Amino acid sequence: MARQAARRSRSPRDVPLYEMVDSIVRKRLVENVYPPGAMLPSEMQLAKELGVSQGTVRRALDGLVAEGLVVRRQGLGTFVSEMEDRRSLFLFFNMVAHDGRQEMPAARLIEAVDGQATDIEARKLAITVGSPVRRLTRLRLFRERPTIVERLVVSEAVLPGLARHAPPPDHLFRYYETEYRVTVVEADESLRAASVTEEEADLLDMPVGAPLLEIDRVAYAMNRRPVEWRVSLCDTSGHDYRIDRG
Amino acid sequence: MARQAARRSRSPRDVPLYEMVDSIVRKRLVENVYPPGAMLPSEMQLAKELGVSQGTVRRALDGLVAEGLVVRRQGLGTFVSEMEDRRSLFLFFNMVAHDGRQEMPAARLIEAVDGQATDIEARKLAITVGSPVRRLTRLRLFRERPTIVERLVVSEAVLPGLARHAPPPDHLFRYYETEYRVTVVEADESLRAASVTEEEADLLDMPVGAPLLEIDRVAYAMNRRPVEWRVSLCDTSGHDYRIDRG
DNA sequence: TAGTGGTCTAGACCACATT
DNA sequence: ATGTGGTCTAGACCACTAT
Repeated sequence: MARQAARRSRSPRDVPLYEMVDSIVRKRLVENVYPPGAMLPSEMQLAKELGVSQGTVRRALDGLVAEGLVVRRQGLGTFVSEMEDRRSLFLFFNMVAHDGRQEMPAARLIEAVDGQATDIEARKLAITVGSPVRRLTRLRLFRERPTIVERLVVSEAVLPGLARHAPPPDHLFRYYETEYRVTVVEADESLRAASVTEEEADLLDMPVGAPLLEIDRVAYAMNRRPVEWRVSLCDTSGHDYRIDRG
Repeated sequence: MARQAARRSRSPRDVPLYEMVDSIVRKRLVENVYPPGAMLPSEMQLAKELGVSQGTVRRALDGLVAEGLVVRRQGLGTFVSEMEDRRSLFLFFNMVAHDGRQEMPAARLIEAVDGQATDIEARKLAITVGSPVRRLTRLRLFRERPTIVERLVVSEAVLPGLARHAPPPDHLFRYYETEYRVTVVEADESLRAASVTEEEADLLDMPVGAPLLEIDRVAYAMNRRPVEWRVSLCDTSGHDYRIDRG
């Protein structure tokens, strides 16, 4: 019966049912029909509503779980991920001390100014040149020791008035989610080597010319729209950038 | 029936059937019962042999597919991955030109010598201090331009006589697989910033003190044994190290 | 006890590739 | 025509969490 319904509603393209379920649920996540922290309908309820079997709903949810968009709690239900659920504090932060300790650095706001998107900012944020943006500079410290200079740019349209009246908290992604209902789910990073310039020398307490790790990162929301562009200049004399592949 | 058999053979630990299937197949992959390129028994055959349903075999294989250990080809069967299948040429190589092109660099062997494992080498390769090792130095070039100095250490016990009689091919992981039946499936990387020393200055045609990206990587075989320790010093003036997260 | 997710089965039909 | 993986169903039972 469900099979018949599915067949009737299928386009010649013939996309699997579980993908249809995936995109329906995904859409509701993006549109906050299911807001962060909320419980989704149970697998049986969703199956009934969408006219498919529980197994098919389950398969669709498996994908969303793998992406970290939702989490299952046995005996309780399936819930929309909040930032904490996604080990996201560390998902996007990979500096590990040489002794193996992984700790979150504090953030000190150095500067926050308005501006108009330059060519490269516009390209990174997928907005038009000249659009209003905000530019923040922050210094990050591990155990009081300045280690990273962080320059970030966001579009006023997406995150209006960011840090205009008060310094934002250390964990910006969580702040975006609770304050702006913008959930970062993905990021592309480019790493290069750079050298300390006069600008950063006193902030980081390093000599001009010393080597730095430069991390250029664009973060994306669930709908694949860019949320922020961030360039981090890291002193790696005490910390590594760690990646586990495979 | 299968259910009963499974129950009987279950320890109090009560591990799911699909995990048992996973480890059985994984074991056969490690032991080359199913060698690279070979076709696995069909899902139905495996199900019958192991006394579970096709769906359970399928679920186990899903995991191995996700890890890239095997690949499915519809209408043909399930096959043990060969290096090429795992997009592995790029899986472990992430230098992307600033214009976006991703190309494999050539490798030129500079030096290959015998030695005895130092403290740190022993720790990285999980062998005892003083064990015989081989140390290779290679220069990697993008379009004839020297870009990376690569120093790598392998245990003689794992990869005997590597590069003793002839320079190995550019893609070492593939070579390990075909020549030594050692398949690299995982790697841990640590990235830092460094500066060009006199040793690398002429190899890379860069001034002493210029910034370099240093990639410290241990590669592991299917059985989680370390295969090689490699430190790459990269000139990032023309290429970035790219990561896509999320 | 009731409701949730977690596992597993048996069987159906489809899409695909080879013979 | 045959055999493979790919999708989907319906229903069973288990483990967990709450009340």
